[in-house]
Amino acid sequence: MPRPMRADARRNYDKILATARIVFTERGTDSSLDEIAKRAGVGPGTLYRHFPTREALVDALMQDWTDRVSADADAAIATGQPAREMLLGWFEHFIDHITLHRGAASKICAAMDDPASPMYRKCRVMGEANRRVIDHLDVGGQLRPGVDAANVMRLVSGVASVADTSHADLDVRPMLEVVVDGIVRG
Amino acid sequence: MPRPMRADARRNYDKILATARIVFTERGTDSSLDEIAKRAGVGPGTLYRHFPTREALVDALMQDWTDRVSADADAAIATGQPAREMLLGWFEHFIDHITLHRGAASKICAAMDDPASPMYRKCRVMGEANRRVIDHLDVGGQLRPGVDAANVMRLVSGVASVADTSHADLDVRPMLEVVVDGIVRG
DNA sequence: CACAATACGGAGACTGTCTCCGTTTTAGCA
DNA sequence: TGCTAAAACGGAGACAGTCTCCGTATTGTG
Repeated sequence: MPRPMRADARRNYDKILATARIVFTERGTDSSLDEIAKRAGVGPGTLYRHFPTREALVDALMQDWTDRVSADADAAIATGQPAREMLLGWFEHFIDHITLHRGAASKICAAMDDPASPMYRKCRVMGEANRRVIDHLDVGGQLRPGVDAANVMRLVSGVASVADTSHADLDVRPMLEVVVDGIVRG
Repeated sequence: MPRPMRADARRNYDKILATARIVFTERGTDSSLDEIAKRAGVGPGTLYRHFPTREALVDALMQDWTDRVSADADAAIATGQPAREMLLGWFEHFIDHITLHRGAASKICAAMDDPASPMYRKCRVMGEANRRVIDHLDVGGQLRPGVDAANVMRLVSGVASVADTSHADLDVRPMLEVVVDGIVRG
């Protein structure tokens, strides 16, 4: 079991994370890491020791997203709405979360099928959340046969990615409606 | 009317483009531009004079993609297949083309709704091609009411982007099937 | 309070982007 | 053909971001 962090280490770790959250939200996940270090009041070396890559940093920030996404999935199921509404609501929440920082959605797309990525585990947690929703509707017989949760997840992440990348700020609703129509039993 | 390029300019322009095509295919659209210049046997200044940004270079390479995409759309229509097959075929061709260089798909997603992008016009050409296919099926009454060609385009580009980004090389077919089911009249 | 373990931080190596400007090439004209 | 203005070249180098190395500072434990 890993021994606890030294006090100064913990302090810097937290400070970096808090700063990164602000900067990434302001300017997207492509912001300069040295810049984040400077604004956090630490040297670049310190940042890189705690977070060897940009991915590792994004990953750490995503920690609470996964929790919220999981909760949203269960909340969606609890509503007991019919398939269409439940899915639309769930997908919209999911997209809201993963586009919290510009650029995050496409990183998630990349990590989803890459076990070597530090984000892989978090993607799995979100994937599990999605699976719960899909399975719930599936056993209720509300979905077309052969719908695969992993593919649904990819598809919705793709929509998120398009919305995030798009210069115009796009309404995802119409795209999600197509996806939902493709999933629920006609 | 613009006077013709000088012989040396034309020569270098072509050489850069040919080299970029090779390098982008080998290593994706993030390859170093100076590297491309070097391999093309020209100075960086020359590359940047012809193509002020990376986008401009990618855009120039896309020239023949748009032609092929257009032709594919018309070919798909000409098959006279039922909606499902026609769309699946068309979407797969489309994705094949826009993922020819790794990273291109997401650039296209970004350019699609950004009139300031140098790629915008090419995206419109591809968008028109897609619209022809969709309209053709729509007047034949084979689609759900309210299907919007622009959104279909975004959705399919999103699938392309996911496939392109994904570490594993993904089969796009299952995702496209969902999309198609969401579009054609149940 | 001493000292070993741990962490810090910033100088600087390295890589990629992009520009400026002295030099070379070209095309048109005598 | 030879001359010249205009056009294009190319590479040195300014700049920005990534990431590392190692001398210095901080921590917590015996």
